[in-house]
Amino acid sequence: MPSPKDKDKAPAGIDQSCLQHLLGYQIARADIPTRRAFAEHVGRPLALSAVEFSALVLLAFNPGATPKQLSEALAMVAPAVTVLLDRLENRGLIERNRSDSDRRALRVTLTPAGTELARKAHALSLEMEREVLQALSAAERAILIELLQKVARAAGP
Amino acid sequence: MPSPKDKDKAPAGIDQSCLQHLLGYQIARADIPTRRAFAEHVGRPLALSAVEFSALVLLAFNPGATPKQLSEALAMVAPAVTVLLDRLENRGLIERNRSDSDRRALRVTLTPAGTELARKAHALSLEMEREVLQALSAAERAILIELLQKVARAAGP
DNA sequence: TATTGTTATACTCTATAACTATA
DNA sequence: TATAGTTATAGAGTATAACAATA
Repeated sequence: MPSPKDKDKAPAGIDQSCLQHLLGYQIARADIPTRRAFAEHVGRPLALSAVEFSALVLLAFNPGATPKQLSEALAMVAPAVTVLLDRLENRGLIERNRSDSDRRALRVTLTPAGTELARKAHALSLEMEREVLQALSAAERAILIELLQKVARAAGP
Repeated sequence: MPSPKDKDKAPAGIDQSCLQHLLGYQIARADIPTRRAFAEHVGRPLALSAVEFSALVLLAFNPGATPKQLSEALAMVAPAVTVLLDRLENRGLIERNRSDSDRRALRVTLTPAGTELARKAHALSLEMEREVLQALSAAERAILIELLQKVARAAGP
């Protein structure tokens, strides 16, 4: 029986302390507002999914990267990279050209439109970070990033 | 032309430093080994997905929780909770009974088999944590958990 | 009218297998 | 024989809309 000043819209909410010691649970929880912030600040305005954003930025900093390299960097399987690049190519953001040194491989480069979009997206991502991380001090942000990297590397490769 | 001591299996790998300052990217990266560890230690042995595991543990600590409450705790939409509970009910792990105080609502409880599975799963999850977090000191683990909670709460509710 | 839960449906993401072309 | 990339397909996860029962 909630008092008048209670704001619980629902059956009050249940105890989640039994899961809070699990890193996977905390990561999944933190992922929700993070993805929402991305969608608001970058995804919706520029019509980009998270992986499309990452691919564009990676290509801006790594011109001529191969789909194989993107596959590893984005932790995606090869066929998924193909359809990702199909979408970006259809939007006129990238080009795929056969490599001269290895005729099996492709070299992916940004078009001028792709370069411009990558620049805008990168700028907006910095705004986004400020919002997501506003509750954290600069030192806390650095520690959080570093600890997540440690986890990723530990069981990672 | 890689030297004999080079271990790079692939086209050497591209520069990802352009993304490393983004929390969303680091979360996605850390999520990969974390989910793999869950699948190895808990998911495959007990035939449980991550949300099935979370639901079982939540119900073990919150007997009689409603699907609505689970929906909020698990950040899932109502129809997804229905199919999740369908699966658990078909496996004889839970029971759904109408609430006496509100005939619209259901009260979900674990069966003895569900209770036993939740116990096993919780125990295995502790082993899993040790592996995922082995690269971190106890203090670092506590800080990481706390910072992720801050992020989740900040933009969260 | 609003809320709880279900059904039906569609959409996205991702994974696998089979194929080609080069090496 | 192995590798880079593509195609086709199937599976899991998730979201929306329409509905029934109850408040």
